Amino acid sequence: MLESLDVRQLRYFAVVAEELNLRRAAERLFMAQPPLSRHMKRLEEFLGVALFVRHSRGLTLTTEGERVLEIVRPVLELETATRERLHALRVAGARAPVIGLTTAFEQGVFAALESRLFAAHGPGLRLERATSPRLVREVRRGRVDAAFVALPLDTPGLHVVPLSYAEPLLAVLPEGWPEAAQGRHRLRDLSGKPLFWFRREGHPAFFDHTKRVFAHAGFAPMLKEEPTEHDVLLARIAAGEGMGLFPASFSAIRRTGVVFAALAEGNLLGIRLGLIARTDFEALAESLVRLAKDALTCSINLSAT
Amino acid sequence: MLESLDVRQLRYFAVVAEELNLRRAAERLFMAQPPLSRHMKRLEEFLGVALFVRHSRGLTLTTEGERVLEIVRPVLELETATRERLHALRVAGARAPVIGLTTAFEQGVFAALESRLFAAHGPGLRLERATSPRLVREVRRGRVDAAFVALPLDTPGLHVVPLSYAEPLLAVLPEGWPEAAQGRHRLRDLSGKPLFWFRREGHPAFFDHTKRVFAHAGFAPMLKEEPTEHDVLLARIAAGEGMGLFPASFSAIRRTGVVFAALAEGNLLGIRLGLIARTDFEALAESLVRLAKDALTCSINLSAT
DNA sequence: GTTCCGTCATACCGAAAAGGTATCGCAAAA
DNA sequence: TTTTGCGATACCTTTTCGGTATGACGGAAC
Repeated sequence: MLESLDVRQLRYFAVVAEELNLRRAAERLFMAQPPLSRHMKRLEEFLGVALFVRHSRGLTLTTEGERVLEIVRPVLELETATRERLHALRVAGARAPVIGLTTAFEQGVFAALESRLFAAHGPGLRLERATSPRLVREVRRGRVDAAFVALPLDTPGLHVVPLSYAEPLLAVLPEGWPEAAQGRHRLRDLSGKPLFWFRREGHPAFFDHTKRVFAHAGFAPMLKEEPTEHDVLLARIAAGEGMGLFPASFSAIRRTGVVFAALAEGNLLGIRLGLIARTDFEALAESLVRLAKDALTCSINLSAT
Repeated sequence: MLESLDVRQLRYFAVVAEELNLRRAAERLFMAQPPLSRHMKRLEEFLGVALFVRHSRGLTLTTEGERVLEIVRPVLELETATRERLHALRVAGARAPVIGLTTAFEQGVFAALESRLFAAHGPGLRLERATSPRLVREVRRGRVDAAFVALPLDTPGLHVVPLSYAEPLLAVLPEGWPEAAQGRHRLRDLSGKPLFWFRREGHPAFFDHTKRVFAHAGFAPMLKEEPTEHDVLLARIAAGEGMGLFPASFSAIRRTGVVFAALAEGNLLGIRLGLIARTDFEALAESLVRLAKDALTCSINLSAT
């Protein structure tokens, strides 16, 4: 099926033509390789000419491809310039920033930070709450100017500042389990138990991190799909369906039927707060880091609770 | 929620800024008013400035709006030019045309036409079968170069050639109904019967046309949602659930349990074949018209069968 | 002053497109 | 021959976009 010729695709083409390698181009465009492959194919279909010759190690431009590149380049340049001019106009409008807050921590953690944010930027400030990988995407697209996220996280192309605030993960066990009597566990002692855990898509970098920690600790849980809502998850744990791993701050939630227990691997299995921002928002980022350091002094040590 | 700033939206903005009236602008852009309203709102959100002042009769540009228009205009012009250059390149590539065929007629009608099309344009020719309103859209977007469609149809902005081939609609009745014994009916005699009929979205212009004819003929059917597949529809008619109205060519399909019957209103209630093409494809359109006249000599008279 | 009409905004829905993961086939490199 | 890196394909999920229906509002007409 042919299509409508979007400027975005022309931009993709320009990058591919520069890299002559789809995977690398996709990386530069912050996307996966297959969609880019498809875009190039469709562009070729639309134009009715082959733009590339594919060989098993990369691509080369055909003469038509070079011609198209020449035709296309000026628009892309002008479009970039225009985008910048509009962006400048936007900044000139003294727009209040949009700041993201990860939902990875219990939201009470941000209480002090939030009031300071509003004090510093006025009531026009917008807060966006979402998962960390999603905030990364929003910051890249410019929908959000800066965001507090949970590390570890994949953030190529963004300005990242790890902050000193961090939390270990705690085991959350059904009250009925014999293990719930103890206050502290090694992961391996919980091996084989059903564990509510998220799907890799939701947070690939952190997922891979935990997988390594699990493997190293000799922990082989029986994974169960984690519900998206915290309260639902806690309810199902209380029902005895399995255990969960929560950032320590969630222990502020006291729910009947569940027990929070520290883990010996707390120093490895934890999340750390970080600030991300587009590289052109360093000024904002710096001021936010200062604010955060002021507001979040009460770091929970990673190795104990 | 903010967003990513697409060139398309800038183009929409330019049109709105020119018309200073959302409904008219939407018409020029071949879209409905609400989506356009939303686009403008989002653009304003993204830029962080008000582009328009809304009053109850139309819009006026703010000074920021004028400024944005100035910034934006050059890109749009260059983009249009680039689009044309790429289009030219596409034409230079001697691409085989893509031709649409409406599914409103029984496909056997097009048998002779199809072989002539392939003879004229070679095996590279692509045929796209879809409903007529959908083909209109595809032609507008440039995915299809020209299309044979069923009239009446809304086709502003496109080159339209009504052809001499036309078909009345026939009533298709369950064999068990007493009316099935007669070979010809007035619509009003079938009033109150359940009729399988399509939803307005699928074909607004034709729907409105038939509504007028129905009203004029004193025909008030009990409408039932029509299944999308012809064979399914025939099966349900055969099951006695209701009747249908089919273009005459479908009577070539002999299905047990259903009876085709002519209608007195055949001269009003029918569809006519037409050719549509983008205005820059007139040459192709003319050659297609000649082909079609040659292939489709056997027109079925609208007033009898 | 009340009614009517045109305009833009909102709510909701379905279709289309874009991006992601998993996986394959292939050719060059080891 | 095996391995490795590449692009292509298949399939799924999420997002976006456009459409219809409908509401709120202000000027125009009576």
